[in-house]
Amino acid sequence: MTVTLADVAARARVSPATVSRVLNGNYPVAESTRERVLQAVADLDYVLNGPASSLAAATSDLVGVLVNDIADPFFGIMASAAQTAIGAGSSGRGGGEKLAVVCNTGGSPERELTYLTLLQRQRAAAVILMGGSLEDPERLAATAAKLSRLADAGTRVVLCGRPPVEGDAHAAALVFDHRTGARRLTEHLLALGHRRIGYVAGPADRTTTRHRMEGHREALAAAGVPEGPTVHGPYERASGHAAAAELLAREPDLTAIVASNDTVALGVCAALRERGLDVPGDVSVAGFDDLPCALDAVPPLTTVHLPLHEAGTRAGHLATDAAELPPDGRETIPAELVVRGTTGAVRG
Amino acid sequence: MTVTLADVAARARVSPATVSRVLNGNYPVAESTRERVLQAVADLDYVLNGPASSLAAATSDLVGVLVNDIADPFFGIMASAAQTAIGAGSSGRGGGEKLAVVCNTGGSPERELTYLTLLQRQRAAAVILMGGSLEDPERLAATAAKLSRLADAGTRVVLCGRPPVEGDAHAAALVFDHRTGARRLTEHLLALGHRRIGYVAGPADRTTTRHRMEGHREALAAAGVPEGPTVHGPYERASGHAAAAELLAREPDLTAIVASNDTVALGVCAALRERGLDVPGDVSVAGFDDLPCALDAVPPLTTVHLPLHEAGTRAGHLATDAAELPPDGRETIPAELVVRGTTGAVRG
DNA sequence: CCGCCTGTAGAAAGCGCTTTCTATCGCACG
DNA sequence: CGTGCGATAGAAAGCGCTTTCTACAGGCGG
Repeated sequence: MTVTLADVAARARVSPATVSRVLNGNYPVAESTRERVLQAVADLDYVLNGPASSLAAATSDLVGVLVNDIADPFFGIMASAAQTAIGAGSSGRGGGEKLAVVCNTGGSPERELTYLTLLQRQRAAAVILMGGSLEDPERLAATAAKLSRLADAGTRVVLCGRPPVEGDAHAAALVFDHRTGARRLTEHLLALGHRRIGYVAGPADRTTTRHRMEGHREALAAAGVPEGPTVHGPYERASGHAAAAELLAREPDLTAIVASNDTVALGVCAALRERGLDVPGDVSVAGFDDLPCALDAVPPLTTVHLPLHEAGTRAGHLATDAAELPPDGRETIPAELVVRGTTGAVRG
Repeated sequence: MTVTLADVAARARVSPATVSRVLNGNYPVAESTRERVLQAVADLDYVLNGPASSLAAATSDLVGVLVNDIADPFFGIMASAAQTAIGAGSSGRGGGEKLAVVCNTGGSPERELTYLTLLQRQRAAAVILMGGSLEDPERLAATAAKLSRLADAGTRVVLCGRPPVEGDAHAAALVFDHRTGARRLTEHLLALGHRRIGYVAGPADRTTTRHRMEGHREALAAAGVPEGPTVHGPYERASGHAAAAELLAREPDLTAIVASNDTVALGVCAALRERGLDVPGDVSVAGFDDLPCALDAVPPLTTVHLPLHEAGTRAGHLATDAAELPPDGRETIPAELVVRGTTGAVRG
């Protein structure tokens, strides 16, 4: 029924070994033989059996990309870049096509572990974990254990936007400098004269949330300005909408609101407008990430730019082969403040 | 080095066959034996070798989800729903965990074919193709041939939002009723008194673009209203922004613009506002898809709702096992007009 | 003119699992 | 008390490929 290597070999009148060598291109084969084999492959419409080949070679060409939320452009952009880099990066060797696949964890450590096991089963060539994680020590340890087992088995592990596992040099880590980005943003607001700043934080217990909040507090502390009200919530527009109401209820004369994310910031803007407040006239608003929607908003959103595309590409390259990291395995990715239309000076 | 089935068998003092049966749960094993085996698995931290098991069983638990653009929420939402449905749908059998992976084709038929081949190599359990395709007959034939080969090899093929391949019952097809949705939308505009309607179409040569345009024209023709100017462009905000300028240049007294997509519609709104035009006071704008951002806009966007989440879930179920389709393998998914704030009556 | 190296191809031993096909044990039944 | 069947477990034959290890040419230096 299905065409096998042996069938191709028979048709090309060579041994299976030779066909395998032609297909993998890692052993000298005479040009005439090669052509005969390739012709037979085409004639029979042969497709290599992946499991068989992975089994025999003890390697596979699967690369897993784990993201928290596939519907969120933050991850979509990084994943897409990584996938392209992985597909393109394979031009070196013969049939070195890698299959980059993205898996949606929904931010759940359980699903993350499940996917890691599934990828471990498949003897994946590499795994990229994108986005911050929960900070539960137990989960962290479980994930770290799993990752180190994967690394032991020869799977490359790349962390992109997730803090490196302490004392574990197995994985390459690309970390966003959330803290500095957040600090700059708050400094910007302070420079504009804001003193009562509300903060819409991301989901609680997440590394990203904590790092950004730390930067925010640093800036406040340095300026001797007391911290304003804070609300936690998911990275959704609705969450920002609700948070704005809550913040205003707690502190009616807020002059600025920092959001966990551009999407959330847009929700905040909408809520503010519904109450008749002008942005940035009455209240300044700022986001984070510099997602495409930040530019599309009216007025365009002041935010902190994260080079998502570049980070994804770099992660992809690290996952395949390309340039190695500095010996400690970490690389910091800068976050840059982008001032646009939603922040302005406090009204005299 | 690595732990194998045999190692587990030795530790549990049973045969490898028994371990395999415990793990797959498709053969009676005495409770005491089962426990012993499970204990050994846990002790040794054993992970099944996927390639080996796929090879021996001639099946795999990989499900491929091909999308045009992973960074576009349209696909993100469907893919995420499908992935959840696939992961959850496996509760029936024992270790029936399926690995749903999404592959980003970037709308390119070549990459699509490449991914299909890669999935064919892996002997994927199912493949879901999401989103419209190019209409080039040659590409279409190539894809159809590949799909039918996949189906022959036992891979389930599900088309979600892509027109079924003519005369090919291999694949289940979920088709969005773009045409009716588009017609309703234009009828709505006509009812509001609009007579000069600009149209920002999606990328040329795509099935989705054509179907929507056909619906638009049907409504126009039925009302005896001449077609307004049309511009093609990708599904990006910037594209809508540019298109609005182009449309207005061609026909300065347009009173309404229909966009290919909500993202594009938002770009159109921004461009209009920049020229000092009020939406919907001066010009009405409408989108398509009802993406989350449609609700977030100010005013909220009038659009055509597509049940993306439901469609993705259904596709996932079809890909695994669940309910069969009607015998012809097709199922139409309705598109429903949602009137919100960006469309209004023509100014007296 | 011979042995040896280089270039190329074949033989065959697995890779780690699934799955018939058998074998064994107990027990109910005639 | 012999027979047969149900419930379990083992033996062993692959699944289709990769990859040593071997084999056989020619061609060259000695």
